[in-house]
Amino acid sequence: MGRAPCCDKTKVKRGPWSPEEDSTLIRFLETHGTAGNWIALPQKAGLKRCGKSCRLRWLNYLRPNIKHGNFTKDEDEIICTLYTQMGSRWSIIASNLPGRTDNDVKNYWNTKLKKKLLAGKVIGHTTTNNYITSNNFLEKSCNRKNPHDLLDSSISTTPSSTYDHHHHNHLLFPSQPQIIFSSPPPFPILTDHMGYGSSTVVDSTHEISLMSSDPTTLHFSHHGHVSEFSTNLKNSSSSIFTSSQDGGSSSVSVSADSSSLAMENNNNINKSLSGLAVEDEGGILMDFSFGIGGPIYNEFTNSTSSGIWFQDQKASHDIIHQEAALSYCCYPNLGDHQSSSYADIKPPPQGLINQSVINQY
DNA sequence: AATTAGCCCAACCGCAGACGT
DNA sequence: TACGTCTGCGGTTGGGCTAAT
Repeated sequence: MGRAPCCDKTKVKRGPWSPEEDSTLIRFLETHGTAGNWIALPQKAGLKRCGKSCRLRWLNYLRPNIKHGNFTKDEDEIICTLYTQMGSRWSIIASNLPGRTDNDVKNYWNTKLKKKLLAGKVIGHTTTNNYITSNNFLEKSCNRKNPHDLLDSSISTTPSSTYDHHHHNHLLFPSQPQIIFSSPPPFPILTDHMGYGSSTVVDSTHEISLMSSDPTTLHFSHHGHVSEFSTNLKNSSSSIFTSSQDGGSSSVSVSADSSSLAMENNNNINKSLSGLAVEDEGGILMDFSFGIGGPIYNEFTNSTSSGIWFQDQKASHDIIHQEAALSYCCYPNLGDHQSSSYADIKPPPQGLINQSVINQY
């Protein structure tokens, strides 16, 4: 048996709100507030509406400082970035856009932004963390003043051929977004641009690789520098949670003896997840995706494959068996904590990375 | 001018978690 | 602890508008 309906639908008005209803609701809320009970509100206010309908009308349309229409380029990028990192968590995404409602953002994404994105006209980028636990995550992310900050705030959509010229890479998608660095990054980073878009690896020598995460083909230009990453998993047991591209979440646990990693993925699409996590004195570098390591069940080809393309170039023959490469990265220094906030994340000291050897999951 | 197709977005629906008793 | 109620959320729907034919 399902739950009881919140109101008798035959006795309440439905459909578009009239200006009179709007003003009645506004007047009532300005005088009385919700009194903590939306269900009882319409009766008190003299509205023939369901409480949920009143709440929605207020939150999405009538409440002060709501912005409608005309999303700015900045807003586009914020939405894309956060959608990449956490999927359709519209309320959280909207909380980073003053004046925007989750409904607005959702509609905008579904009707316009997704298409823009597919056309390569706008991009999002992930920074080096995935801790979307706070509503002001983005603000923190964008305002980092740490000298180890990696990304110049400028993100370009100029054709990648220019990029190729500067960085001697084989670029795969002419319309791929670019991340422009103001200075060589102090350590390798991995980013993922969009769900099934491409990933970029930048290493300490400022080499940049692009990896396609096209579900049907996978190409990439360069991957060797990842082997310079760090290594010893010294932590006692720790867990790290992050989001995955389709809105599910993933967790990574380091075993007590630091000898192994366990990865778990609860997203709706991908049946397995594997990846790489390394640690040095500065923190843990994690990169995990359902395209790294193996075995990987490929829903698109209905097959299982394995291969570790992060190991070194020797493994390159396995690459064609991999599917979407979704890379996430963060530098938390978790210690024994079971959870972390953004404040815990800090980049490892410069120089340490290069002394280490790869530890491959 | 009439019709059709597609788009946009406000509103609705139902689920899940929080909260109170 | 169990249960019922309320709220918040994400997915979906459908009416109105506009562009295309």
